[in-house]
Amino acid sequence: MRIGELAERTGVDVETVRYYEKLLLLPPPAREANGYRTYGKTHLERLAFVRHCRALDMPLADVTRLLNFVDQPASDCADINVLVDAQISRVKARLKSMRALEKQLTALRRQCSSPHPTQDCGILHELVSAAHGEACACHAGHSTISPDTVAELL
Amino acid sequence: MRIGELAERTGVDVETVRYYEKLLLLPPPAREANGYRTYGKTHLERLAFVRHCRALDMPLADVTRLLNFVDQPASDCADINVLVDAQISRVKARLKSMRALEKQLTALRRQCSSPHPTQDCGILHELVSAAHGEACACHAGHSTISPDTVAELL
DNA sequence: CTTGACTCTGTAGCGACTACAGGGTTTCTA
DNA sequence: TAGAAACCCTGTAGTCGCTACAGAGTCAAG
Repeated sequence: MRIGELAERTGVDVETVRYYEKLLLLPPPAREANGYRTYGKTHLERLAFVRHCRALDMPLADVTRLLNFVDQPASDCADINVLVDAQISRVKARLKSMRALEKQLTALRRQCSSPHPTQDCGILHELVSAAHGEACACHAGHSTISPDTVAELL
Repeated sequence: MRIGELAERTGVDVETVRYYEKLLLLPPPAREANGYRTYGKTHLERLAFVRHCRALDMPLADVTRLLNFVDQPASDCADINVLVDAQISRVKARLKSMRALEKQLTALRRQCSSPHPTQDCGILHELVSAAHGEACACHAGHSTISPDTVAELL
């Protein structure tokens, strides 16, 4: 099959397929006489594997490492667990800071309901007050928002 | 104050300060005879404002727009609400997909507890099975993980 | 025989930084 | 007072995972 069909069957953009090939995530395909790429079943599977990992938000570098494991069935899989665990803790950390973020934003949003002139806008006042080092509604509660959490967001 | 002090007092990297200046988020500072940047209180406040917005994960383009509001106190603030609401819905959407992601990853992780040879690793089996279009533990439950959610992650 | 869809290579852009390279200046210490 | 460390300057390139071209060639249908 050609690149367009491969792309469609995996739900991947054509450009992305070529991009993966450049990063060696996909082995170089055979070429037709006119230079068009030709793919087989193995490419289809490998690409689906990559997309599945990406759906789990794994970095492509990790996917590369996983593909190495796939290619070496006799090796020990302990490092796979390490890799997945790292991914899980990344996601957990991000989730924690996102939850804090949501609280901060909704607290901020409450500062202004109806349209005012900008100079009276509670939201802008809150944001500006931070510039003066004052307390602000969105970053007030230390129980919910630790400095670490904020640092994580940056 | 010089750039190093400004950076330290706001918790921003020196390079980031120069970067913000290039993007016109900070007005060009005065220069000493030797070319060193000199900052005053207004820069400090503006930079703190920017960082506060960034801590709320707002894109710099939105921060620019907010700064325009700050500079025009008489304008109407309705657009500020629109901007904050958009940010809130972005965060909510991301949060939703992150929660699904966490479930998927922990389901995946359960497939392998102790070290095996790679060919017997449950995790890798799960990931490979996706390549065959089969059901997999991590992306099984349609009640928790909609195609939309997965698409969001990509 | 033309139109449109597909393919090719190569490069540049996104966002928000971060990390140099290769210089000059200031400040601290011995 | 010399030299080292720490600061500052400009400019460019790298990060991540794509995405979007530009400019060209190829192919199938009407």
